[in-house]
Amino acid sequence: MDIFTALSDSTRRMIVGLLADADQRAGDIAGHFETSPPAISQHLKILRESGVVRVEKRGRERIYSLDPDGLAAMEAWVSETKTLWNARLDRLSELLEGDEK
Amino acid sequence: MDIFTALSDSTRRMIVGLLADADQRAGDIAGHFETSPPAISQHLKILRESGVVRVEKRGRERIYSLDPDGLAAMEAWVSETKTLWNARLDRLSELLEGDEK
DNA sequence: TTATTGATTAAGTGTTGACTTAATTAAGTT
DNA sequence: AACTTAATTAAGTCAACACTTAATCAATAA
Repeated sequence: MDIFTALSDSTRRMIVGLLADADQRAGDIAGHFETSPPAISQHLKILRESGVVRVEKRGRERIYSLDPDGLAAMEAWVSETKTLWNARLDRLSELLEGDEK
Repeated sequence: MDIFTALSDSTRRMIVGLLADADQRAGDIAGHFETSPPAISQHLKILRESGVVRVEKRGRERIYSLDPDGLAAMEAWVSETKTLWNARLDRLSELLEGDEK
């Protein structure tokens, strides 16, 4: 699953928000939501596989942490889109200047 | 449909890319894809309703253009997440400095 | 006015996604 | 060893999505 689809779910975005603030055990994460632990576990799997989140085993617990680089693809897309848009605006204003002369 | 869901579809992201470069008629947009015009029209509706794209009627044609402000919500979320993350790092390094003293 | 063109809406289909409960795996505890 | 705890995987259900073809709507052309 690509990162855009992974982050299209609001529960997963909230999980990312929690982990941006502090590492958490799987159960702690689940504790913030009303949905069942298995559902959260499935969300965590998706976030893991799309590179947004990492796990570390500690005994029988799993500590989840954010991998901020995982957001890079989304950030890059937004920024490329805006760059394209600005290039377009630049072309447009050059055209208008040419008109004035 | 929220903007994250709207942009989770790769066809819709490509449409946004096209419109970042130049305004286009609905039919021109559809011409860039192999899917049928109705399918593209449905994508355009979603992009319109999530505020990423605007339409202007011209005769029987509809000219689509990007509304770059429409990307703000996604951009803001990414940036807030990174801000949170950095605050966390700051707290952590303060803690370490405290240790050293 | 009839026909054509550009685009959307309607209706139906197959797929993907999120959730549930039950079962399983693995690590501590008694 | 038997039990408990933390978490995940399995299996099944229901809703949301993306697509298709057919039908409709609106504007121009014949």
